Amino acid sequence: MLTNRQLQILQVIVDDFVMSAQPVGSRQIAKKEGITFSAATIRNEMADLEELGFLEKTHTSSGRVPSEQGYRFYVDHLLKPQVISGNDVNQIHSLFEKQMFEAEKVIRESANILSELTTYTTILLGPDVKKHRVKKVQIVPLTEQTAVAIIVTDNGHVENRVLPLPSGFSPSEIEKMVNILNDRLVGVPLHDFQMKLETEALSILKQHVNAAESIIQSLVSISANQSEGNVYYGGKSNMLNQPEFHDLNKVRMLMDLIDKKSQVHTLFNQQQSGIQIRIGSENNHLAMENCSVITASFLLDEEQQGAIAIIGPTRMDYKRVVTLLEVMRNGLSQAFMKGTNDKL
Amino acid sequence: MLTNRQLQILQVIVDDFVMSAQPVGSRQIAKKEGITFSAATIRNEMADLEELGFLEKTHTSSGRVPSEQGYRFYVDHLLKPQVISGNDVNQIHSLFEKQMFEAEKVIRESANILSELTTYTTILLGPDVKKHRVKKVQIVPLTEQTAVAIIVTDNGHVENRVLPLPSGFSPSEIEKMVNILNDRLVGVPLHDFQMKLETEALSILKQHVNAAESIIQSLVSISANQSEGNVYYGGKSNMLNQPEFHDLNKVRMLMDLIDKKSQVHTLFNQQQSGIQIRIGSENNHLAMENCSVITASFLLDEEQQGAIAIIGPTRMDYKRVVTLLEVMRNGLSQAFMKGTNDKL
DNA sequence: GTTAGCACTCGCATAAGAAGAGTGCTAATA
DNA sequence: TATTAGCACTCTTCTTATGCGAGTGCTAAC
Repeated sequence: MLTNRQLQILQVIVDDFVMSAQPVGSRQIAKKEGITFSAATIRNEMADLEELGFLEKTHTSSGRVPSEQGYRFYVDHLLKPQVISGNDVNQIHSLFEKQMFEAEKVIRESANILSELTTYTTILLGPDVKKHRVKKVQIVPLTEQTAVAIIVTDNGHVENRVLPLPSGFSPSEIEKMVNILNDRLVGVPLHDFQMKLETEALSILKQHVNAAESIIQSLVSISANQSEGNVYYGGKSNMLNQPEFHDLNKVRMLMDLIDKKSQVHTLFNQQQSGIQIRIGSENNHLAMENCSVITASFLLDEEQQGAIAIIGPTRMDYKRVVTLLEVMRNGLSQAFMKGTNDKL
Repeated sequence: MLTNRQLQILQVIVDDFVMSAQPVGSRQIAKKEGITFSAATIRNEMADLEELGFLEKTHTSSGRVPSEQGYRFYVDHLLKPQVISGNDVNQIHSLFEKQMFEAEKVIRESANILSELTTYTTILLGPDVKKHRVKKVQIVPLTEQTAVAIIVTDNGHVENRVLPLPSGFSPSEIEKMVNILNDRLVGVPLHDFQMKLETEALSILKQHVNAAESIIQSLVSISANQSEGNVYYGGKSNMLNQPEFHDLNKVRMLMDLIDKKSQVHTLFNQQQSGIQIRIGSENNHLAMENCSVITASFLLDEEQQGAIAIIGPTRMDYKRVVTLLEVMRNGLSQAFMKGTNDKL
């Protein structure tokens, strides 16, 4: 168990290092407000904290730097929510005051605001389209050979795709087909769409419509397709500002990582709700060795949630980010729950 | 007017520097195949070329480096289309062999392939949605208070937006409204949509439907909205590989520039068709001081064109990029023209 | 238990020297 | 006259040396 003095020193070191990115020395700590003991005492305590694994040295005679374990302890026990300047809170709130009917816009804006306020990179995961239910299926003919298939979901999301028409496929057949599809498939969640399509609709379609298979295939591909679309970024190049990213190789790895939407999902820990912090190697990714990720999930409606991730160096301003994230998370949850089903 | 020998030397210097990123010395040139004169002669010629503005030195006793004017002369007079390895051409062609019905996918893939083959960053400008014509307008009610408005264009592009319904707006009124809209607006290009909506449809709508204005507003905002959506990127982080981008500040400026879709349009010179090369300061942009941009436009249908831009350092492998771009441009033009109006 | 004092370590910045690449000029050569 | 060999000179880069300063760890005194 750490003594109060040790806690105090650890706190000062983390706070100072987060701001300055420089190892913190004993004299520097002694000068801090609230510190009543001398540099020599601090040196002793620091030696103990290092032995316990909370601090590290960059070289024999440098000041101390928090270790991963140090950050972990800090966020678990020393993190007191910061009082955020009214300006920043206002900036977030102003986002929700505008009456916005499109979730996508709100989310995109949120990512931008967060990255601006934190100076880190933000990734926002929108609602999982697969959970939306089919509201309406439409097929709009374009030419003799092609048409657009459109699936509207109950949240107002629209998926679409151009598909080839079998030759000689008539408008009346399209109409028949659309009617059957709407009869059978309205209300089905998208992740069951393919299955229901093949079990319930296919046989009936075959009875009434010629050459329906190719169109069915296209419909399936729509519903299979959109898992990747709901990722939004803010401040991608912000990380270039951080001194720890002077190594271009690391930057490249990171950029490649966050650009791959499939990889992005591994950053989130959707199971748990609330705010979560993963520090350095806890991310289980080489490119994230010196990064921390703070994630927060927010409710979109009864069954769905979105998620925010903020990616910065392990030397991240945790208290500021956590507080901002809390504000944003509440705002988003409220905004979406208020108008449940009015919005995407 | 430059002598043959000077031309030959300039060519060798550009080719060599493009590969090595190192200033080229006289001895190095003398060793090259096809060079029959001595290093001393080359030194004399280089001094002349420098005086003429085609070469530069990084310091008094370094080898020579092409100046912007040198690159300009090179691309204008010395650029002979390179024979590209069959593999690379195949990779491009294989893209068009797959039957793809969605322009967006083709374009996205093109950007990726180009950035891979060139190792530079690719930006692809898709068709200008504003020129598409309305094929069908639909309004799908979601709840009592909201609905999705959908505009399908003749190329299969779908724009959509959630809109609030005036209270007490009935399904039959929606139907009436949709019918009127389709009667009046089918065939109208999107950039005229707002105007036509207000001149032709509004008055009739007012006669038949109550409180149509708010819906009209939402429709207008759909058609006003999508100018930004048609930009695709490939290999964004490729530039981090170039030695000239060791300066993080430059990288940041560049990334910020190409991420802003509004700025991207200034990179293109849509007026002229064919392949264009802008070198360094010719781009009129501080962040692009050491970059060259090669753009090519391709035909999408009778009236529209898309554009490709490849962004790399001024020390770019012009001949390879130009050749690849030519292949890609032809492929794209062919792919789209073949199926004119079958595709987005 | 706390603190002052001091020797010691290490990183960093600056300087100095050596090596190497390349130039420009001069004088010799074809 | 055009070309080339030779050589002194310049400038970068790499290495090594040196001094400075920040910070530690230990000891002894308070």
